[in-house]
Amino acid sequence: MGNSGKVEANRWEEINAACDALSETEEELTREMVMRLADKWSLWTLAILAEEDGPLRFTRLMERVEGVSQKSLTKTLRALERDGLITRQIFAEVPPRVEYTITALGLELLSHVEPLWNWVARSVPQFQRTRQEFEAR
Amino acid sequence: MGNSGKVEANRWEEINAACDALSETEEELTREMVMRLADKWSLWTLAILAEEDGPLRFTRLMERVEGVSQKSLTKTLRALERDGLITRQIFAEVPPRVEYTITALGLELLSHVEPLWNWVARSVPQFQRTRQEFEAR
DNA sequence: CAGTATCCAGATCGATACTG
DNA sequence: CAGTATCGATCTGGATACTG
Repeated sequence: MGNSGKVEANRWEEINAACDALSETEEELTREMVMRLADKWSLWTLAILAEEDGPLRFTRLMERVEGVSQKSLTKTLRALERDGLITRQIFAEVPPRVEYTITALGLELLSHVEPLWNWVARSVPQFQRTRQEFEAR
Repeated sequence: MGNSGKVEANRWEEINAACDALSETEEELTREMVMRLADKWSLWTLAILAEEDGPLRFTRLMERVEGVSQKSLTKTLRALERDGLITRQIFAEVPPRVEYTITALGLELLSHVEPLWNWVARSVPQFQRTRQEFEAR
């Protein structure tokens, strides 16, 4: 493990290099996107839509994304739509119908989130141990 | 692109399967870890420590993580330490010296964050275009 | 049905002052 | 030097009521 740290560090420097190539605005946008992924509902909502593999109405989404409020779901959906990760189609009917569908970009994003999420999930026992040691001091 | 959506969706279902295997507490911890990655300072601090490839003192860290307050940096460092992503070594000297170092686990985490971050950074132009279209309506 | 509008509680974070 | 303590502005998000 002596130089594995060095390897990893170098790999991380590549990210910084890639980031430095971005303008201030672009760097901010990158950060914003990454932060959105971790907010309370975005990833979950996106995952539900991916799982569904088809359109879902607002109320169905609220049922599946357990615990979300109307306000938060609306806000989440607007942000996802704005970034092109989902589409929102309104049907001129009574009662109104609105269908949300994940886009190719949204699916691509999820495919890049997956490895990280899996690693974290697999590492949970490790984190639990570390925390217990930390608290035992 | 007809069935690429299906492929991606199936891949995402694997995540859900992996997540379902976790207990409530573990799932919560996974979410908590992922969310921490996106908070304002954690990832940046971790990246600085990875880049440094060696110990850094509190004040040096504050200089490099531009804009962070003492309070936020302290909180961030405690959380990272608690999860075993960095170590904190105190030297019994006057004036006191405290050195922070990234751990192997921290480096491993960064290596899994990198691909996602890079993809988002590369996709920034796409997001910018999408947003402009969205606002033009 | 699919929202919007309003109010409110809790968390977050920076600035500032102080300390072992 | 490396924090802690405190205050206040800001943000987030839930609950509730209302609407095209």
